[in-house]
Amino acid sequence: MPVPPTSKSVYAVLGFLTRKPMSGYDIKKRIDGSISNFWNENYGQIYPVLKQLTELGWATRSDDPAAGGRRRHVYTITAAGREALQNWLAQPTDPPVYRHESLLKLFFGSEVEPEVSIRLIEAQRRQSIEDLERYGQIEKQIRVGAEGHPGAPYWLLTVRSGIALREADLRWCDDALKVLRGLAKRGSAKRSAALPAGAMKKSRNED
Amino acid sequence: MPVPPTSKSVYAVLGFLTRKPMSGYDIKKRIDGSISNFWNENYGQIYPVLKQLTELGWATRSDDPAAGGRRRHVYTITAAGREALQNWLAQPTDPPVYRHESLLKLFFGSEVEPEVSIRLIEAQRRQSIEDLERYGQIEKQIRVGAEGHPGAPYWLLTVRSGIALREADLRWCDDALKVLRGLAKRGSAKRSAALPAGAMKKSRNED
DNA sequence: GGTCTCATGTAAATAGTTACATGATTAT
DNA sequence: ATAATCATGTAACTATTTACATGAGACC
Repeated sequence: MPVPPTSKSVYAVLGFLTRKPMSGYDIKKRIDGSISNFWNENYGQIYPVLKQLTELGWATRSDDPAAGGRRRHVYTITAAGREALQNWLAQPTDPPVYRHESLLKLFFGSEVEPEVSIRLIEAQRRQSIEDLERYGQIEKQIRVGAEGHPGAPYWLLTVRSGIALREADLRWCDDALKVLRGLAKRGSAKRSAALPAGAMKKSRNED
Repeated sequence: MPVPPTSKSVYAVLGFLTRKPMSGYDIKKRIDGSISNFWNENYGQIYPVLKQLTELGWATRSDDPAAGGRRRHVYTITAAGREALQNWLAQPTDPPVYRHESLLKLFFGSEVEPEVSIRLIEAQRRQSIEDLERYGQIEKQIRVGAEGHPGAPYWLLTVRSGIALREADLRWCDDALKVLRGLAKRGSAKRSAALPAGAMKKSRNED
């Protein structure tokens, strides 16, 4: 017998089909507008996954000429597909592998002037603020647009996770900026003490 | 002229070589013990990157028969390598693409019994606690073992980011578990009302 | 008429993981 | 002896991203 796929993209797409039959395009839009907080897919993954789902018998495709003659493929989850999703949901989850470029750069911050790291963290801070605004919108949408829907409590929990994490990040950014500005001040004091008369030249020593 | 590589693994490895000359094995150990909080690499990436670094002239390899005759390749960063790293550090960073399987599963939680999601979040909670213990260790190591090192303030900042985020996650897990237990209680009440005499059978309706 | 959005898909490239092969040294 | 750790590397696989090709309907 064939083993069920372990690809998470398969289940992400399948999960969206539990709500209602959708096209690949629809799914992409939905993902961007609801779970981009913690999950992303692009067309290069979605379309092959949809094909795979029909081959597995987890979804059926209807070539739907409904909307004006424009071609549109709508996928509907099957009972087997729903069962497969439920089964996956109950499987243990392996911990996420983090890859946060901004922190990687900060880790090597002593290789450059503190101002470089300050700009880095300021950008991260702006990103978190922007994210928080977006998550606030999504939260509102769920509260007003999905009231009473059995999924709503779960959707709200995920969006509140995003909010909690971004808020924590914001607070950390503010602390980090204080530390970095302290380093910048001490650095410039040391430089002007070492090179008294206007000769402010960048100095870099290996350790 | 050749364009500098954009692969982040290249700069992660290069960054560790700024501290001291190291072998691929050393680098892997260091990464696991310091930045696994927000960055990971495996041998399959590290060894090819080291080869690439020598080809770029960003590191030199010394076939080092020092430690007892056991073969060991030690890589040393060059001035060009250091410059390349500094240049990369000043480049703008694109925002991380999140992929958090646990939240993806929770998002589809209404497809299964609340108990499934409860187990999911309990596991996430345990993971955060475990992470916090590890980060506490790392923090202590930096404080006592790297006092006065110019990198220390930066390393401390990154570890404190991990701590802040895991603490926020812990608080969120506790809130989420309250919500989920509420859903479980209401669900079981509804089920026993609908099926009065012992006939507790799983019911699932499509929406 | 032109641009925007809807809509589907593929190809190529890049990134990342896992499994394996190999063998020496050190600690039990 | 033998298990653990040190140590290097490759091959195969899987995942993911980016770019491209195509075309219709909607809107201005």
